[in-house]
Amino acid sequence: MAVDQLDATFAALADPTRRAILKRLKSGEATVMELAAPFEMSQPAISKHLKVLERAGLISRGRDAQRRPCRLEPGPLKAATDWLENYRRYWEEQYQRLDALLDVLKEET
Amino acid sequence: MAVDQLDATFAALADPTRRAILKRLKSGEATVMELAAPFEMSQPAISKHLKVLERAGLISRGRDAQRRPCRLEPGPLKAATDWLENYRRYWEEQYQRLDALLDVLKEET
DNA sequence: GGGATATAAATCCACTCGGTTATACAACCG
DNA sequence: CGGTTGTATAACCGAGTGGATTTATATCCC
Repeated sequence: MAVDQLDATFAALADPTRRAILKRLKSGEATVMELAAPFEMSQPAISKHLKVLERAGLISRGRDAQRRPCRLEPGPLKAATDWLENYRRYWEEQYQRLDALLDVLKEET
Repeated sequence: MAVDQLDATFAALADPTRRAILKRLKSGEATVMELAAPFEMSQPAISKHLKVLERAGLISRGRDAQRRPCRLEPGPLKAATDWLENYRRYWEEQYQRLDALLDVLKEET
C-alpha cells in the first residue's frame, strides 16, 4: 500500500467525530442528515468529515434522489490493521518479558 | 481506552517520518542522532516528531549521559489494533463476496 | 411552477502542523 | 577550565484543518 494512503487513513482515524461516523456505518448505510443528527455540529462540518473519509477511501457514496448515502469501505481499515500487525510480535515479546518478570517476583516472595 | 488517547495515537501514526522512526525502533533502542541520520531533516524536526510520539505514549525515553535513547512502547499500538479489529468482520464479508463473485465468473466462462 | 428537503460550495477565522534557523542547556573530554 | 557533542527550546513561516455561516444546487412533493 502506498505511503500516502496510510497517511490519509490514519489521519482520518485521528478524529473522534470521524471514528463515530465509521462506527455508525457499521450498522449499515446512512445519509448525511442521519450521520449529522447525533452531533452538535453544522451539516457542512459533517460533510467535510465525510469528504475526508471518502478521500481516504474509508467510505464510498451512492445516490438516492437528493440523498448521498454513505457506506463503509473496509479496504483501508484492513491495510492499517495489517501495518499495525507488524508490531504484534513486539508487544507479545514485551508482555512475555513482563510475565517472566512477574514470575520471578512471585518466586522471590 | 480514552478517546483522546486514540486520537493521539492515530495522529502520530499519520506521518511517514514517525512511522519510519517506529519501524527503526523495532530493532532496539536508538538515540536522537541515530534516528535523525536517515532523514534529510534537521535535528529539531526529529525532536519534534519524537515529542509527538512520546505524548502519544508510543515511545518512552531513557537517559544515558547526554543521550536520551528512545524505545518502543507497545501499549497504544495494541489499543489501536484492538480498535481496528472491530472492523474485521467488514472486510472479511467483503472478501467473501468477492470470492463468491469470482466463483460465479469462473462458472460462466 | 413553487416550496421543502438534502447536500455541496464558498468564505472566513482560529488553530495546528511540519519544517526551518538560531539559541540554550547539559554532559562528556582534554 | 574550554571546547565539543547530544538534545531541547524558541521564534517564525507557509500550508492545511476544523469549525461556523451563508449561499447555491438538486431533487422531491404538492
